[in-house]
Amino acid sequence: MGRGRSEIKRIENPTQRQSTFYKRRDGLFKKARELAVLCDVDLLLLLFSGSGKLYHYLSPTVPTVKDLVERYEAATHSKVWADVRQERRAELEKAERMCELMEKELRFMTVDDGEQYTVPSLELLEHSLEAAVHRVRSEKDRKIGGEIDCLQNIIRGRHEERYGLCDKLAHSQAWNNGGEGGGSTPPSGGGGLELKLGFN
Amino acid sequence: MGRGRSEIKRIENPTQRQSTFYKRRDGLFKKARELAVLCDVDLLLLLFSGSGKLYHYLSPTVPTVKDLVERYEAATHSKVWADVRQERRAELEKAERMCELMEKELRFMTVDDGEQYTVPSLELLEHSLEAAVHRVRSEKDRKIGGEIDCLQNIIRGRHEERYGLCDKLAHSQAWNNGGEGGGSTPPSGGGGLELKLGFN
DNA sequence: AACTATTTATAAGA
DNA sequence: TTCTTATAAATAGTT
Repeated sequence: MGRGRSEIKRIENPTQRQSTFYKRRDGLFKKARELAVLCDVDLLLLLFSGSGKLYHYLSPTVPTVKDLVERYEAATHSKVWADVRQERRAELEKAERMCELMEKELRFMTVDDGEQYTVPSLELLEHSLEAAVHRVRSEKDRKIGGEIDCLQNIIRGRHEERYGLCDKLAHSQAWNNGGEGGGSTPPSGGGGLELKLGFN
Repeated sequence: MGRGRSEIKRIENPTQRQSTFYKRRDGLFKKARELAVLCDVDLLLLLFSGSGKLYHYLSPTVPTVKDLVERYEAATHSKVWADVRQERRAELEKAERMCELMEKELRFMTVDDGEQYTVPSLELLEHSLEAAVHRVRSEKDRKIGGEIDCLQNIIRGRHEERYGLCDKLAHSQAWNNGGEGGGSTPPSGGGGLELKLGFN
């Protein structure tokens, strides 16, 4: 368009760049609006000029920027959400297993002869439980922290993936995700008190 | 442009609307990319077609959609992601508080005189702890279950929202999410054993 | 900002 | 959808 050449690369001359920016920005916003109106499209156009100035357009059918962005999140990360649910479920089951274990320890005391255990052995129970609590807590911390990291990794991965797709010139790039990690703690089935309490 | 009319209003003929959508969508994305490259602009173009399909473009200078949106949020005010993190943090802190509570109960035994408590009083401790474990577990279940429900509600809400938007004939519908709930469990500062262990 | 010579985008038609 | 083509629009270079 226009008289001159059409190569699309950064315009080095700042004056010319600025001038082109104004013209094309107006054109872009106009076209965005037209598309939204003509074709019944919900759209957000959000841009920061080189000088950091913000401009945006939101189609009249969308209440807020936030709404559309959340819809985007829902659309792109639905899989991620499913993963989160899965992890949650696993986390719950693990916590439950741990609690059951602790319960058993306590019940052991009650159901069997209450006189049979002296204070020292109860002290042992106590310490074991304390260790277990520590363990539950740090496990929980690690788990939640790890989950946040994992989400961020996944999101980052998605973006890299998209770059690969958008950049039609460079065909077929490899994008992969990695990064998982978790220790499993199967319940220890034991016989004696020491074994039964062997959390640490 | 093109042979015919130029009026900008919704195209009623669905076939024509669809055709126009493809052409103009491509044009818009092309122009968005050109502006980004030529003029050093950070931009996000995010759109949902009338049929609910997502298309978007993010200029190569921007790492993620999230980044640009956060910048937008900063430039205006509100927040999107901050909320999520906040919730996570709150969840973690609550779990931590609970664990600390249990720890305190156990430590009470250790730090004070171990000989001072007889088996009956230890039985009391035992029952209290058992109750505490139950409580922690059900609290955990409830919490996680509730969060899953909440997520599902949000997802459901999004779908309804989209339907509402697609169905342009029925303007302005109200869609809201509700559903939070949690009991707080402040540490009970007490004197005697019974008080300190007063979970139930 | 305005003005054109040109290049682009695209509405219709196939 | 996809292509072709006549035309309307956008805009680069210039004033």
